[in-house]
Amino acid sequence: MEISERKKQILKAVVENYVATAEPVGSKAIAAEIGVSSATVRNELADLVELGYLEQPHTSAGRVPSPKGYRLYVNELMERQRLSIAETEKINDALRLKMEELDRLLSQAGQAVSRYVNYPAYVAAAGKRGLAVQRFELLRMEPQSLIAVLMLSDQRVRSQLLHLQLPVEAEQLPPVTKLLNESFTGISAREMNLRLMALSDAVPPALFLLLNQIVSYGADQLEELGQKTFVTAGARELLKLPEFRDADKAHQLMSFLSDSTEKLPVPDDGSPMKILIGPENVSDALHDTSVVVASYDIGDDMRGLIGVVGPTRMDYAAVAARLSGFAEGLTRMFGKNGLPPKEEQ
Amino acid sequence: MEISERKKQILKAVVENYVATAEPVGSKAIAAEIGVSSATVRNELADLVELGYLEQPHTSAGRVPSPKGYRLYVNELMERQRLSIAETEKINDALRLKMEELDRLLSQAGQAVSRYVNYPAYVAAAGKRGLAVQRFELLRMEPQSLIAVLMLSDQRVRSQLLHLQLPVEAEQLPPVTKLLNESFTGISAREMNLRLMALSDAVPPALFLLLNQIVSYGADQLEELGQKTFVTAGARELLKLPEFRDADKAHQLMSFLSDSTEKLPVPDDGSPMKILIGPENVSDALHDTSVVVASYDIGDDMRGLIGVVGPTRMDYAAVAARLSGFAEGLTRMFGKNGLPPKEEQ
DNA sequence: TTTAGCACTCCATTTCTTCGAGTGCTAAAT
DNA sequence: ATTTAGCACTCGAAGAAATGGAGTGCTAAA
Repeated sequence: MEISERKKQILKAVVENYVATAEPVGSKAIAAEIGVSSATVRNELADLVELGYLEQPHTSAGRVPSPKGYRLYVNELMERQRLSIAETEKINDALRLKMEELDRLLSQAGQAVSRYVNYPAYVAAAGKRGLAVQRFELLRMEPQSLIAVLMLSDQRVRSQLLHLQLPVEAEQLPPVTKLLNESFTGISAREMNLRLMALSDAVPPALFLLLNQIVSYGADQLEELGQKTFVTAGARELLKLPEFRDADKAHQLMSFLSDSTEKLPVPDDGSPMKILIGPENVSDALHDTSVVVASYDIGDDMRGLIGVVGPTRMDYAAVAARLSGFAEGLTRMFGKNGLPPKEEQ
Repeated sequence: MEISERKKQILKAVVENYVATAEPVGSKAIAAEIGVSSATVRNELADLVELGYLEQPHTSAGRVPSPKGYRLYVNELMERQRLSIAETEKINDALRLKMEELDRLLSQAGQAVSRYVNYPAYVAAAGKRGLAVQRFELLRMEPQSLIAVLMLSDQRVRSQLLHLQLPVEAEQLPPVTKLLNESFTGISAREMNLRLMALSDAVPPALFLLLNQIVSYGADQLEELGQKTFVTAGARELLKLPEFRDADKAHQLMSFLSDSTEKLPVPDDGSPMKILIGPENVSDALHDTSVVVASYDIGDDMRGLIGVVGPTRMDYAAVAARLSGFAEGLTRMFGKNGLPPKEEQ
């Protein structure tokens, strides 16, 4: 059977009604929207059920979109909603936060998204691969303490006060710095540790102790920054939704959201936005849940993800529009001055 | 009427039963615990209701402790639970996390607590007051960029790459550093900005631009670190509790937990642990909720708070024991090497 | 003072009714 | 060939009534 234009129109009406009300929608309501009688609509509805685009909770109830129906809606019927200028402005305002720690930035972005779309949100940023220390600097504070400053290959700077086992003199530092810069820059954390080991017999014990402290600090930092950051926000929004009034369901999904650092983020194959409806999700914790995810550019050519989790009955048009607004905002933000917009420390 | 020893014993039984089951407890169950008949117990129960220590949801139901009853229980009847060595060890393990960002440390501590007691937890650390920059260092990277390193009065180090409006030569930096160290150390962020303004006419514009960038960065950092950090974790635990199966209630409390950065943390007047039962809480969002809060020492003589929020029907003995375990752990942690245990950057 | 016994209360749960929105089908109308 | 009006029918949601049992308060005996 061919799916006529009118069927599509009806399907659209069903989706939009159901999204708005969370109740099965009957023929009468639709008849009012398009100018035909309810009987005609009923015939069409019956066809749509037959074709698998709609479902009927039980015989004498209205219709509810099936995942397939949502899919068609998202692919063809949904009007790509344009954000009003006011709204775009609001989103940008929300993002115009002081760039500090990446974590905090992401967490704030997540909160903002969640607040705007009224669903739980998550944000992920891939850790930099191939990150290395670009330059070491040492600042002597007291005989037994110095500040190690690392400049990383992505222009970020990290520093820390180190308490030393043995005192050092000011004139000892330049050669140490030189050694660090010659032997420990531009390489991975792993490699740094290896080279350090290799030096253990080649240099005096006192020097080794010092090197060890500094290099370990550097390697730790690289490892930390190389990890994926993942943040969720607004899980409580779930409780507002009728489909999660059941505390057990809500609890289950919330636990999933806060635990799964990995399984959740839906991968994204190049396109800027992806919508996964109900069973299309791999993870079965998300089985009757939809995910809308957009990606944004971080410096270099890395991408981060920003997503929203909600019931299958989600206002896809609104969420998609806002989410891409946020993704664009983030991209712009990260891209501001070429590389990371402003380093945090 | 005097409150006999037996009455106390019965009250204790009621509290403990109710905490365990969340159901009003009847005379029979208690009669089994202490060696008297249920009729006797009923007489005593009636007295306890009269005295306001118990409540009766309706005539033919069992008894439930009133806030006053819990209070007596907490003050006198509760056995101060000793943690097993294994348990103490577990708690310490949970805390033996790499000290990095303070935020992250707190958030991890919160998660750990929440996981251990199965209630939502929150952790707060007061920002340092009187924080100032102790020393400035500048490292020239390229003509148009340098790294500013700040050593703060609490021994923490912060640093950031700054992109300059105008190029600087290496030999220009020492005098700038000197100026910074002479005029902008040991003072508040506010004062820093004032002094900066005062200099605006006294120094050449190019120098002022540079100073401005560095000093502003320093002032921002001071402000940020001077703020109270506040973290909540495990809000979803609420959903497991029968008293919050109602999605609206749960949502309300969760929102309160995640929003209120200020109102929630219960102040603490010197004693290491405080228990607030139901209506004893000032904030009415916590009206039928109890809070157990312990304090821990951060460096200097600052204190942080770590607390647990749960239903009035909370296992006070267990929570109090574990919470103080955590508080001790944190205190030990922060106290490790005299001051902040390990600075993060 | 304690306890056994008993009538009574009141809620939680179940079962039964009722109500109405919505359907599917048929037959007339376009 | 569609579309529409009409009508009997279905089935869940919401309310009402019935049931059961845990727990009480009171009385009278131990």
